[in-house]
Amino acid sequence: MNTSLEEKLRKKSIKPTAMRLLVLQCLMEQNRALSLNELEVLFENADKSTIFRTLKTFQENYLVHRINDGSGAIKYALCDDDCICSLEDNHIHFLCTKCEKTYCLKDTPITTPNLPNGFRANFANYLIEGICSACS
Amino acid sequence: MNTSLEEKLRKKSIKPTAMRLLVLQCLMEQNRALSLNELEVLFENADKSTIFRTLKTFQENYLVHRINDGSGAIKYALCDDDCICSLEDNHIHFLCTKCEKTYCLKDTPITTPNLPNGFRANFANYLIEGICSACS
DNA sequence: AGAACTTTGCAATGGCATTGCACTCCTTAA
DNA sequence: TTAAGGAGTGCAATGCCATTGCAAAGTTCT
Ligand SMILES: [Mn+2]
Ligand SMILES: [Mn+2]
Ligand SMILES: [Zn+2]
Ligand SMILES: [Zn+2]
Repeated sequence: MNTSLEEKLRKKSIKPTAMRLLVLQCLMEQNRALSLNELEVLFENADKSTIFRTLKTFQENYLVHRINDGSGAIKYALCDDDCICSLEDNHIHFLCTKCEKTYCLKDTPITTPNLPNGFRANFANYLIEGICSACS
Repeated sequence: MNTSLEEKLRKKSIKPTAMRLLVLQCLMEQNRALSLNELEVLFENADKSTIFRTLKTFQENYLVHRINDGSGAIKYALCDDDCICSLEDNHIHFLCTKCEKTYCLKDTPITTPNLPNGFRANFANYLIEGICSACS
């Protein structure tokens, strides 16, 4: 059953370890962005730095992207299979101010505006705060 | 000459003190978003917490808005005269990854996208990273 | 001047990201 | 099979930034 998880890791050239499989599984199940702290709570037996390094490895191999939602803690969410975390892959994120959960709105692409003369865009972080459907 | 500065403070119901006038003047001259740390360096004789509280007072009275540009430190920039920091007042910010300076792109309004069912927006933080005109 | 309130300076705290070091575990080549 | 080398992990420490308690200094008002 975790064969599919292992596959997902291998496809991104990440050697599957117990910790990595657990973190990946968790991110897939939750289907939202999680902070290091949230993962730390879920895996009480694992060390924070191990989870941190797991996420770092995931980032470096485009398995997750980091999200700055202004909550104070960076959140991490799974990338699409073909993601290379370029400007084109950037999408809107939504932070619910009630439940504090952060979601990827991958169906809501970012429209990049015309910038003033001489400005060139390389990366976009578009965050919307509000109330999510579950909290409405 | 700082009469106009005092006026600006009074219009926002902020009592003008020496520190407040200096910070306001600095924000106006620089015409960009500044971090607490940057201000601390500019006013070496003033205490960090004093500047912090100055900015807090400015925020509470809609004289400045805080910007999360992912640099690790919050930046502060002057609001427009009639700003109440609502969703409508939100605008795009630009962080130059070369000079690390952050600018308000007030002429580039944020277009709020259609959100999934049940999601309601209250605040938007749209940051673009890239190279500014000065660094091109 | 004296009381009451505001502003400031100093020092401490707390949260989160990050890293050095040593130990354990796994892979591989002799 | 075994020893060496490399990868992964746990622990503890560090650094940076935001924030706050408390007392001193300054202001306002009577
Ligand atoms: Mn996302
Ligand atoms: Mn701005
Ligand atoms: Zn919610
Ligand atoms: Zn620049």
